Amino acid sequence: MSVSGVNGTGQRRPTMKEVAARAGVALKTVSRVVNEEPNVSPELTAKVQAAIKELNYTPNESARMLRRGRTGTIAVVIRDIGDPFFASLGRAVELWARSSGSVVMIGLTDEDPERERDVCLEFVARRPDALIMAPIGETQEYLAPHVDAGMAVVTIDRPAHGIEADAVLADNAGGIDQAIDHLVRQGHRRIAYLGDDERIFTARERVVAYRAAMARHRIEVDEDLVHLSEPTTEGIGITLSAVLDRPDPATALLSANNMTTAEVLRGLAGRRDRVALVSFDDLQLGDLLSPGLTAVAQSADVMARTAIQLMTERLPEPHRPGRTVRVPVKLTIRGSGEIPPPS
Amino acid sequence: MSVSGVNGTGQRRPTMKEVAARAGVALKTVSRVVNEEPNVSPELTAKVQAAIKELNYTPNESARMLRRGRTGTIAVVIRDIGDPFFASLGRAVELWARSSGSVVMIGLTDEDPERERDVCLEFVARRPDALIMAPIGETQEYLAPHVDAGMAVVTIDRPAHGIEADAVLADNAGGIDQAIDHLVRQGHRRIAYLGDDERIFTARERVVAYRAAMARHRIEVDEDLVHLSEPTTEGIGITLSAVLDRPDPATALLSANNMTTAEVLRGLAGRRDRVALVSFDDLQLGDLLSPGLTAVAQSADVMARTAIQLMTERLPEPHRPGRTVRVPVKLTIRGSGEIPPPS
DNA sequence: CTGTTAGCGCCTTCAT
DNA sequence: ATGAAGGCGCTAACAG
Repeated sequence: MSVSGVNGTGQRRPTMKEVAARAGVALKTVSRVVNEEPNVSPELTAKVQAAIKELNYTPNESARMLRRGRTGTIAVVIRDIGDPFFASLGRAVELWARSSGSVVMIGLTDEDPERERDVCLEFVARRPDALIMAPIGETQEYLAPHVDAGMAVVTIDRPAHGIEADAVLADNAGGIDQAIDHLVRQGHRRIAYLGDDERIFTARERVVAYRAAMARHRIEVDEDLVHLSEPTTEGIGITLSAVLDRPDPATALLSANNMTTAEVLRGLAGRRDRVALVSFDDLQLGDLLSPGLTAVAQSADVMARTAIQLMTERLPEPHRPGRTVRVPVKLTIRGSGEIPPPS
Repeated sequence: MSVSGVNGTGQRRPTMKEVAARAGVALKTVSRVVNEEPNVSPELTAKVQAAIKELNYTPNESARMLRRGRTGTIAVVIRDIGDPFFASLGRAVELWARSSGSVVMIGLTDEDPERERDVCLEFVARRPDALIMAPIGETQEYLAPHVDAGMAVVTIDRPAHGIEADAVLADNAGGIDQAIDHLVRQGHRRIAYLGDDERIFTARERVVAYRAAMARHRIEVDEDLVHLSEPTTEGIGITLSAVLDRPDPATALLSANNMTTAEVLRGLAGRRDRVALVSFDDLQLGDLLSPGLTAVAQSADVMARTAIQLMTERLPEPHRPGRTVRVPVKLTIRGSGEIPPPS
């Protein structure tokens, strides 16, 4: 089976030097062949390639990185790989990486600033060419020396602080506007807002936009209908009963992120209210629910591609000023948001 | 803001040598402090730490890896990061990696053997300590030299070929048995089987188990009810009409993987059959559908933790024979599988 | 406890 | 077109 020593005992991997000896050429000639540099005669090329094959030689990237200074590595730091939004980002980055001969390191923060810092420091020790991240900590100042040294930083979903970086952000305000306009158009006025912890940038932008949109429609916000917290099954259950089990219950819910939406759906499944729901962020199977989920969808792919675009532009010019790109969002109507208020 | 040169122009990163000079000590002393080796006086430690801080020194992991031979890197090669099963795997590996000071590289194959090979070769050039993969290619022989050299390979979901590796597999036969038993118990006999491409190991195991289970119940398999193909929206639509639009339609569907199930649900949403459905693999929001999805759930977490366990055991002993662990699966009853056949 | 020397595997520079 | 020497940044193996 196995071409080499049939998984024998601990063989060392052959080095370029050994290949050179085997082929009867100088080290540098092997290097030339491996790197496909010009000016090697066909004969020597053949000899070297034969030796490479016989020895099962594979170049040691650590050594190459050390010598060249560039690593061909992209670091991605996100909350969670299971979130469809970040999964799309990861997929897009991986695709680009392979097409450019790079490799992707992934680190997860779980929205914990300390973990973000740990992961990032672990990563920068590996000298990635670029870092793509969804920051959660208050400052990313600790990355400054590496930005100075040429590492390209692009953030997605949220901006960075304390460093010069590009950012790709969703049009949070526009999305909330569309959602509120839609619900008001159906006749709703008691619209509850269920959002994430205000530590998170998007959560802050969205709740501000909610208040602004309500004001625009001259609807006074009932503070008892505004709930900002981490989306746990239990917490959302309590929140739902807070906004629905009261004399003047909310007639519509605006859920401001996908994890909250999933828990809201779980919570509503155990109740018999007929309440409208619009979600900021779509769910993977949102079209299969009944009613279908009316959602403001962010295009994760567009955002990911934008981030990669910014990164490739920044790579050759690492010290240019940071740019921010806002990506539009789109309201998708499927049923849950078109439930009218009880008349 | 920025502690360092305020994102000035392209500064080189300081090296250990420069730190040593600044602190007035030898290179090796800095190395000792950085690596928290014993036998450094508190005074020198303080001096060195001060110099590190002033210069914003961070160790260069490439150099360290080259010197030490170990890289503190785990490579993960899977079909798609967006698949909840593989997302769980990625999450578990990342968690372990951070706790052990390692870093995770992720590569995606999209079930393409060539991409698998490319990605793996790119990765092994980086000399990961371990490789965790869901193989798709016929052989992973090309990894043999690196396995010989001590790289620990653990596969998940499917076994490897041509190399010595550990494997974590789901109890595919047991899961199919449970599904068929359940459907037969409801009175179904015309049970269609919708599976994935037979290139995939699990697809093969599952269809074999389907035939065996049917035989056990003395039900002759109608070959027109067995469909194996890549799960595309269009393809599944055609398949559904093939098994349902006929004089003696299937009364139950066994969908043999999560992507197929998602497309089956989409397809059924556009039809008005009342057909039972059991899925091998659960969906993230399977509990929110109506009826809820009856599914044979693999525990991605258990499988991931098992893989990590095998990996950590293999790491110090890379040449031990490969082990295979089967992880049990569990039928979760939620409604879709309890629809009786038309009487 | 501290420092010196050598070399990990490769690429860059310069010679031939 | 080919090769020899030097060094990327760090740590292992020895001195002192």
